[in-house]
Amino acid sequence: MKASDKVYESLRADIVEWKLAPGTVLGEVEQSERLGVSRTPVREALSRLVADGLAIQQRGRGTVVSEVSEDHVEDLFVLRVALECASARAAANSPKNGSFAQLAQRFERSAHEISVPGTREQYYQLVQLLDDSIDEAANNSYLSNALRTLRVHLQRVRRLAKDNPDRLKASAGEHAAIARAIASGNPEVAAAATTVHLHQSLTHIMTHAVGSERQ
Amino acid sequence: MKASDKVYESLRADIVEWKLAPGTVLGEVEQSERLGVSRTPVREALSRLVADGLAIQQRGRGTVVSEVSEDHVEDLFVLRVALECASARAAANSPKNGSFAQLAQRFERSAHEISVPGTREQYYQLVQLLDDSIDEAANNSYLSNALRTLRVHLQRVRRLAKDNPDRLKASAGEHAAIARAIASGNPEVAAAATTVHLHQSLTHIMTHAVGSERQ
DNA sequence: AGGCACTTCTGTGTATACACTTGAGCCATG
DNA sequence: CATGGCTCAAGTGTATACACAGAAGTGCCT
Repeated sequence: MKASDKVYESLRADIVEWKLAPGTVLGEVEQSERLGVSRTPVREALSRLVADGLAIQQRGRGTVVSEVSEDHVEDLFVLRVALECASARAAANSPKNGSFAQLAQRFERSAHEISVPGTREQYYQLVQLLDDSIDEAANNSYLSNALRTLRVHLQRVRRLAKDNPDRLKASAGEHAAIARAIASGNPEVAAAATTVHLHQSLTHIMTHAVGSERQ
Repeated sequence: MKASDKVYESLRADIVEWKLAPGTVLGEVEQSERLGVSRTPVREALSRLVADGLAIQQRGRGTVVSEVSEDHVEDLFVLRVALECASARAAANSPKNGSFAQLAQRFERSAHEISVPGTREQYYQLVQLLDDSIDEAANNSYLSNALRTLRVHLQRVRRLAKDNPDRLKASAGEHAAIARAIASGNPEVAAAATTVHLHQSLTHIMTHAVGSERQ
């Protein structure tokens, strides 16, 4: 793996995990010394971060980690609803949507087990599996690319709100509804279920977020 | 302006104008000599092109201009419908949608003048003005970013189909409908008008495209 | 004569040196 | 005392040199 890739992965992970807080200045020399590589791969990594929207280049001061505000979260979810609904529609229209019935069952089962300790990480993996399955069934590289960069931002926002068991249980049910709609090949229901889920998710973030963020 | 920016703009323009055909290998040394700069800014420009999806990095052979096929066009329009509908909805909900009534009038007027020679360039500028106005009214940076990269690809695809006066006249009417819906503050109508326009646009491309592309 | 291996060459990945822009601090002047 | 200009420093932008990997061509062996 290239050094620039390692730098990019490292910085991106640190940003989405809030180890590098918004407003942090990412100096090229500073980061190259910290990560033990020269400035060139650091520059390339910073360019990619700027392209992703995780950092912005300020004149003279260098690149700084971009801010995350409540307004941004709402804007982010407008885009998310648009993209994930389109993706769900495409997946429901796809001929290879056979695995979604099983996914729906797994979500329904996990809705009952969600209160058991240690199952949370497992649940997040299940969510990612559904996302990946929708992506694959939708089979649209442009959509996938847009969703990929969107999800990077979502990872960062997710840290704003603490998940609680009740929300996770409801979330599992909503995901099951999405999977069922796709399995039955009904694009409108799939899009509607996605809209419902994302609306609930945004509401939860906006009511459980502000004030107590920033670990 | 930075040298890397100039290189990026130059290469992007050449790609969307089909001066650099899909499959063309963009060697770092070759481009640095052609454009009179060192490899470093060329590398940065190529990275940005890859991030935009206009080029892909192949093992050993370097970066090549990405392909454009019919399937890609359909996929592109799935994403376009999702993004532009979301944008139109947001613009219709925005309080500062005052300029759209005037824009609608200008589109209705241009529908009559479209057959006059020399007005085509003027019409395209009007379309861009509408796009920019929607962007500004929607006031969503995530949406704007996604649309910006999308439109780069659209510029390239547009060269696949030749516009004719009839299509442009119909297009002007559809754009007027979008502007009117936004001006009246009706998000659902705005989204529907956008969907109609994009469907017609895609149909036109798919029927007037294949075989006679590649200048 | 064909296939495999070795060598060479082209091109990318990384490091480093140098120039230029910009920002901040200090001094001088109004 | 405040404001404007100058100087110095820090950091980015660009160029170039070097190292390494992959591909192609050629020669040798079977």
